[in-house]
Amino acid sequence: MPELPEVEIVRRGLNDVVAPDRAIVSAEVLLPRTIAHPATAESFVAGIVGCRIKHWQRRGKYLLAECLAADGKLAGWWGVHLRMTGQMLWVESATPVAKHVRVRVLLSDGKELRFVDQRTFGKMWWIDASEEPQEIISGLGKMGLEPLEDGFTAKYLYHQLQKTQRPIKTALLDPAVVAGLGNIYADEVLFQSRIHPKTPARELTADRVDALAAAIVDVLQRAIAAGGTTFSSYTNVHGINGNYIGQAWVYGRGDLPCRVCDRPISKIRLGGRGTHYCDRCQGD
DNA sequence: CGCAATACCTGCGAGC
DNA sequence: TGCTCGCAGGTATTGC
Repeated sequence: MPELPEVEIVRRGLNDVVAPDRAIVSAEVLLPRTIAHPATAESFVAGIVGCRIKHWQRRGKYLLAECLAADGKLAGWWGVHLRMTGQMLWVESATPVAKHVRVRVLLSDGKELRFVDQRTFGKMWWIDASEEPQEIISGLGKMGLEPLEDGFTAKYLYHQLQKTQRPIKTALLDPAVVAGLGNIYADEVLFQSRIHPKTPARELTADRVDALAAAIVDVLQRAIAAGGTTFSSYTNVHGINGNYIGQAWVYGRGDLPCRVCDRPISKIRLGGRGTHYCDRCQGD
């Protein structure tokens, strides 16, 4: 479900609702394998209870809350990855506990951060202040640049793409190349930059990569502005859908007419992922 | 080493 | 109506 724009919307929503003067009074793990670290759900709960959340950060698709102890010092970080179907919801703690609720984190004012995850791929971490998040969460260590931050340039992207022969679609899904881009937006940025998804990454010319880098920034910014996609299980912290997918050029539009040239959109599998493109607008 | 395949799950829609 | 099959937004691991 969630890619960078959706996770960014969730991050902003979390920062709107959490306040450092609210302590975590209890936590309950309904599905223990959601907890990736420490080794047991009990130690996760022990770490997080008593903390106050200072603010939420995002790195790629990972969410990280900086958590303070009662004395105001850093206690550790609460890491969350929504994977395919995870949702972080801000609810009254009296709200009935539905079928797919995996973790509940109760705050001192009767509110609750509730992790709901149908497919159970989502993960959480408690990282003590004595540890480093990038060492505990392996995915953080090898992550490439954030596409919406200053260092992300066409030059950077070109350099990354020169390293591999993989199809450009596959390369774009590698977090070491671009942090946070997922299957929907990879298809969308390739359409917008008129690049065929099977093109070997290394063969893209510098000006094609210029167009690609610009499309990545443009598509992600516009998706955030639209509140993320409407796709199935994605919602913000209040359970509300976004609006971006209504504007998709190719994703989910297999056999439908291209919005530019009317030719039916092709759908293939590439690197095991559904891939959508227009073979007229994007060559073939 | 780079890369493809697979594993992790549940649910839904399509087709029979 | 009810079955089976294929597929779904991500990432870690395995093995070629």
